[in-house]
Amino acid sequence: MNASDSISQTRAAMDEYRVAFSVDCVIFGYGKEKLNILLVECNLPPYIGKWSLLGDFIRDDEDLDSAAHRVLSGYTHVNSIYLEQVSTYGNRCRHPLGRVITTAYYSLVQVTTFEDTYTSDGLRVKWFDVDDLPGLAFDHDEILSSCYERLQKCLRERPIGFELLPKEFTLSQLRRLYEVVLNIELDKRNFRRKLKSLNLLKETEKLQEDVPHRPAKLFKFDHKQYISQMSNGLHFEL
Amino acid sequence: MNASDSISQTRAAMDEYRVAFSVDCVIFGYGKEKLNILLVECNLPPYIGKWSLLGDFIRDDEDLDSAAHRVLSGYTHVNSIYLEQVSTYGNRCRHPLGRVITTAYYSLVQVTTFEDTYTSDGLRVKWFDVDDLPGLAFDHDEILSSCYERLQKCLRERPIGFELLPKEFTLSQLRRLYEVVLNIELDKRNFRRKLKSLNLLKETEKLQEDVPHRPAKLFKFDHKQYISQMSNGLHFEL
DNA sequence: CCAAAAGTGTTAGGCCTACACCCATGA
DNA sequence: TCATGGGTGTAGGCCTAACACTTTTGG
Repeated sequence: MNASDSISQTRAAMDEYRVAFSVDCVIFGYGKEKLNILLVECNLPPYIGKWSLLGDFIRDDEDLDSAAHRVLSGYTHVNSIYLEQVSTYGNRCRHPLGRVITTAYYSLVQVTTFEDTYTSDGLRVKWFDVDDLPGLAFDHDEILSSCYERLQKCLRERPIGFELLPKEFTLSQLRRLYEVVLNIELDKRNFRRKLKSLNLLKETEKLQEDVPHRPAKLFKFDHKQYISQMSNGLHFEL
Repeated sequence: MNASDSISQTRAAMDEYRVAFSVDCVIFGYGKEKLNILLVECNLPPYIGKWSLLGDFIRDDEDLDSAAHRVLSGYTHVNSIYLEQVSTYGNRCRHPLGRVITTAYYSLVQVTTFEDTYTSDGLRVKWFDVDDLPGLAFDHDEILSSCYERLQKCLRERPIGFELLPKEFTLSQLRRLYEVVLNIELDKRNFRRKLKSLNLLKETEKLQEDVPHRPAKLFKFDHKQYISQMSNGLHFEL
């Protein structure tokens, strides 16, 4: 087969096998010692009244990650966004209107207020406690749980917990985050020791304010340290 | 917005944003103490003469994993196939003929002979040593390296090494496989101890044959043990 | 002075690592 | 008998996990 044959054959296949393609975002926010997920009301039969992940079809002029960012920034107004691709779902029958293949991302956002809003189409957008989720539309239950598992795995393997907290935080807040997300208990002293030994935190001069007890020191994540340590082959753990 | 509006709006979007979609497989085979990868000659400009991963456009009637299996079984004749989705690539300009989004899988196959063959189109299909790869077409270099990294990670986290070996193997063969794939050295005694403590191997009565030294015992992977241990929350490591 | 969370060290056990010699077999 | 890889045990260090009391602040 020569090159021009192969071009036309490939063109034909590309035409024949086109599918709709979307990205879906599992958006995690942390607040009041709960892990929350942002969902949108679904009004496609047969899922009317169910909730679904935030997603959209990909546009011609954007890469996958850009599409995911677009979806995110369309619904959240946040300081920083951490995005990571998880997995792609394309079962023939996963969408009632025909074949749609979707790539799922999980994202971590720093939220201060968990207020419900609406999409431009008037659909409700609402934060749900991850431990108290409604049934979801499409195969979004499956997508959500693998994203949650992935989040838990990543949280153990690298320092992404900071992405869910304000820029400055106490060690107890961080530990609590780990406990909530991983659904485990952590020893206070061991956790402090561990984190200090990792050298990923910069101590600030500031203290917690307006707390009815001894105020804790505030820390920041030291991004430079992290980069240099990782490039030296170091390994984060728990 | 009511339901029928939303149906027609979604339909319109699905029509407007259709893309070509493919799966690509990074096929790993192990032999002669080398990790090998199966590649196919590419004859699409501007990549003529380069090599590329094996892949194909997805068909209407198949799920993603089925498509990957189809690609695999089209080019390999093997005992067992281990398939795992890795990541999805969809940059606008990754394909010269237009937008193609592709989901990458890595797969482990038990190969006995690494003979070169041809596709039905007459393109060469050839095994390459993973440490001595040619430059690849499209973004396949990037895909391949993330699949290789993923393989290394998975190999440390769960017992998949067996998938690359014959059903019965010696502990030294297994250790060598780990050394080659992970590009590290492992202590013979520590490795044996570790693997025995994991209780994932069934000792057979058989011994190696036709070796010019003391023959080693042959082991099999104990799949039942693995399932029951994992469901008890146990954890594989190295 | 009371409540509430911050902050702080030590010890025991398990796990990983490093290491060297004899054994069984085929040529 | 020689060459080749098979097979085996022990000791030290490191990391982890368990555990309780004093300190600081606000009310």
